Amino acid sequence: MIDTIMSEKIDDIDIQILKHLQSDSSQSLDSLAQICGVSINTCWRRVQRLERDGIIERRVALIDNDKVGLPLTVFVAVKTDDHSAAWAEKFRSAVDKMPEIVEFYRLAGEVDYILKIMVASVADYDRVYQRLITKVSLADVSASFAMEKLKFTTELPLPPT
Amino acid sequence: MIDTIMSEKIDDIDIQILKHLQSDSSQSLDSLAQICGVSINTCWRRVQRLERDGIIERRVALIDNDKVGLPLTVFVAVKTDDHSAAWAEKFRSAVDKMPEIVEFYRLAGEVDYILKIMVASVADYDRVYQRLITKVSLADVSASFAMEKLKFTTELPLPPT
DNA sequence: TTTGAAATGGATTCGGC
DNA sequence: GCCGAATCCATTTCAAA
Repeated sequence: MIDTIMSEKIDDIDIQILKHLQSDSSQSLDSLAQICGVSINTCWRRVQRLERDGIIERRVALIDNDKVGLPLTVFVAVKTDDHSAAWAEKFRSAVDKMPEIVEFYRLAGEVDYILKIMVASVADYDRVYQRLITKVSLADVSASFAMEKLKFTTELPLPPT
Repeated sequence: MIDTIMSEKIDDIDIQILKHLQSDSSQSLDSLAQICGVSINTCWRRVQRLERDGIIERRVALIDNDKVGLPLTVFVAVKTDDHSAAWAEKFRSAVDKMPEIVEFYRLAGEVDYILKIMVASVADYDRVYQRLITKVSLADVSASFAMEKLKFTTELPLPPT
């Protein structure tokens, strides 16, 4: 049982539903209900609630990046010397508008930010990089190119039920 | 138009379908077909083909990590002094079995590997770390804790059609 | 107030043009 | 690529606990 910020609780059945939907959201309510040992109706109501409460954020199709010509993943570590809120907001806004940047976190420690960028080629990465540094000034940028994707999942480590 | 490894081509209509499904896979075929300007039937057959060819890898529900008690994201940079294939396979296999490790890449350059780990707390991260280093020996491990998730998307930057 | 069985109506699937 | 029938499935309703 997970205790959320909201007054709502997530019980074991919810966790089972979430586990299955985060692994495969294309299965029918019917099979989901059977796996979770509840009626279709109960299952439907719980899924509705999980969606309404934003526990299920969205349902998406995951696309093979290699097959659509985006084989290169780059991790970019950024340090800044400008720690003002205005600069941070400018950076955030610039990144937001760049679809090649798929992940973006502010970190504690040595490195201030990390970006994950998906592109077609090193040349393509350079174009993204150039575009970014014209929008916002970065003190130090260090790119690491991924040679091999060994694991990628959107499935969160939910507790065993 | 994207030229894939396979003999199959992805045309502008496919790209439109992919764009919409990677943003929201819950919409009906009907609305998808209308947006893409094709008949339901054509749309359905294209989606089938995209799934059969593995361009659409899977359909999943994305879950709010904060709301299920997993607010902490940690990026871990790993260096190794053992560059044998056997060691690499042992590492890969260990990571594969740990659901808290949601992403894992081999990198070019200074750092050999990067891991993205999602956990409930710093103490929880430490348990994952301890478990990992008992399974495989790592020369140097450096963890960076995410203070703020500024952007996360599974949507790939597909070309404008 | 919650639950599940059954009905409805809409969406999906797939053969044939 | 399009039509349309058959099927499947999400959602609503309703009755019972």
